[in-house]
Amino acid sequence: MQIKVAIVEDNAGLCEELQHVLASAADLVCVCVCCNAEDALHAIPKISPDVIIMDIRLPDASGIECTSRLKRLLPEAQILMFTIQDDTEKIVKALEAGASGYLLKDTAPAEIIAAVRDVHNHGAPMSRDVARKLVATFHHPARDTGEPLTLRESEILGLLGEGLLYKEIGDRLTIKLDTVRTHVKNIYRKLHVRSRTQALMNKPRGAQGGPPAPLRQNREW
Amino acid sequence: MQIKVAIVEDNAGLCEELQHVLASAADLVCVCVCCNAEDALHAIPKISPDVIIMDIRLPDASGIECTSRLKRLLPEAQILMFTIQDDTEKIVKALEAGASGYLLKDTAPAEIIAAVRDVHNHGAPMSRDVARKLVATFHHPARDTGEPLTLRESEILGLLGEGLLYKEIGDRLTIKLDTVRTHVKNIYRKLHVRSRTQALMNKPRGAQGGPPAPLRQNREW
DNA sequence: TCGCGTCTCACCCGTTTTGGTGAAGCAAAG
DNA sequence: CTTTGCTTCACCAAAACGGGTGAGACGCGA
Repeated sequence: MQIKVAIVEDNAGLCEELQHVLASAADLVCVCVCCNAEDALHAIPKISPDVIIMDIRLPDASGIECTSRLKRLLPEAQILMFTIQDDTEKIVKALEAGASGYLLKDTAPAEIIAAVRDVHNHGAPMSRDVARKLVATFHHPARDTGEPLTLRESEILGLLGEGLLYKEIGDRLTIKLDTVRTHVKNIYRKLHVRSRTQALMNKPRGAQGGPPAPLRQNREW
Repeated sequence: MQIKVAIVEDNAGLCEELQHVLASAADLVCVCVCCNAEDALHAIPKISPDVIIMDIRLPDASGIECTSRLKRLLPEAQILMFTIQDDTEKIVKALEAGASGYLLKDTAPAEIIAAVRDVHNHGAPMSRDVARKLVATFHHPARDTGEPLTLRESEILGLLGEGLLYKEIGDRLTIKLDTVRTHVKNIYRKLHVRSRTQALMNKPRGAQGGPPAPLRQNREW
C-alpha cells in the first residue's frame, strides 16, 4: 500500500520539485497539491492522505493555523512541516498545532523521502538544527537566584511540585513531618518565596509533574 | 583534537562495552568512567570532558539529578543520556536537567559514535522513539475528560498559578474572598484535585502567568 | 580536634487553604 | 414562565501551611 501524501506549498517551483521527489519513491504517491491554506482545508479532508507536507509561510493564512485545523479534521494524518523558518517559536507552535515532523528546506531529497516514511510510521523526523532548538526549549536559563539548594532540598522541592502533602513527602522519604517542614522553610528562604506555588514558579515550565529544581552543592562539587 | 568522553554507568558490562565502542573511533577518547553519581560529581569536573554519557538509573542517586549538577559545573559539556528508560517523564526531566541527547540502550555502536560526535557538535541526537515522545509532549493534551471550566474559573485558575493568595485574587477581580473560595472549590471538583498544586499540574504547559487558560464554554457561544 | 554544614526532630504561633452547606441575583434557554 | 447555569456571598469547621526558635547527630575538611 502506497503512502498517500498531500502537499501544501505556495512556491510553485518548490512544489514541483517536491512532487518530483515523491514520485521518485515507489511507495509514495502525491494525491493532492494545494498552494494556500483555504484550498488545503477544503480539499485535503476529502482525500484523507496519510501524510501532509506543509509549508509555514502561506499566502492566505499561516501554515500553523492550517496545521491545527487539518489535524482536528484528520487526527490520523501525520503532518510534516517543510519550511525555511527555523526559529524556535515557529517550531514549537507547529508542533503544538499537531505537526509531527519538521524539515528545513535545505533537506536532501533522499532525506525528505525518508522523513515521509518515518513520520507515516509514527516517527518524528526533524532537521538537525530543529532538534537542537527543540531540546533547547527544555533547558532552563540558568537562574542564579541566591543560595543553592542541598540535595535533600532539591528532592523535597521536586515532591512539592508533584502536589504531595508534607505528610506524604515525609512518608515517601521516611522522615518526620516536622523535618519536611524545616526543609521547606529553608527552601523558601533560599528562593525568596513564601509559598509552594511561588517556589515552583521559580522553576520549570509546566510544573507538570514538576521537574526537580536541582541546584548545585556549595562544596567543591 | 580528540573528543574527550566521560561515562557514568553502573552496569559494569555495559560500561566496558561502551568503552570498547568509543575506543573503536579514532576521534573519541574515554577519559573517565564512573559507576555512581557521587564519583561522577567528584571526578568529572576535574577532567572537563567534552561529552558525558550518562545512565539514568544509578545506584546512589538519579542520573537526572547528577546531570543537572554536572551541567551547572560544566556548562560547556554536552550530556548524552544513555538509558533503557524511555518514558516521557524521564525524557523531559533529563532534557530539563541539561541533557542534549537521549539514546536508548538498543542503539547500535555506529550510531552511538555518531551521536557522540553530533552532540559534541551541538546537535541533539536522540533515538526514534524518544523523538516521537518528545514531539508528543507538545501535542495538546487531549485534556482530561472532566467538566469544562467557566470563564471565571479559568481566570481564577490562572491567578492561582501566579501564586496569589485568595485575598489577592479577590482584590484583583474585585470580588469577596468567599467568592474566590467558591470558584476554587468548583475548580477542584471539576479537575478532581484537592490542592492548588495539583490543579496547576492539569493546566496547559508553559502557562506561567500567561493568559487565562483558554478552555471552552459549554454553551454554543 | 574543632568548626561548619547538613539532616534530623520538636514546639510555639498565626494564617491560609480546603470541605461542606446554603442561598440570592441574574441571564439565557426551553 | 420555569429551569438551568453562572456568579456572587455567607457561615462553620478541620486540615494544611508558613515562620520562628532551639537542638542533637553525623560527616567532612581545616
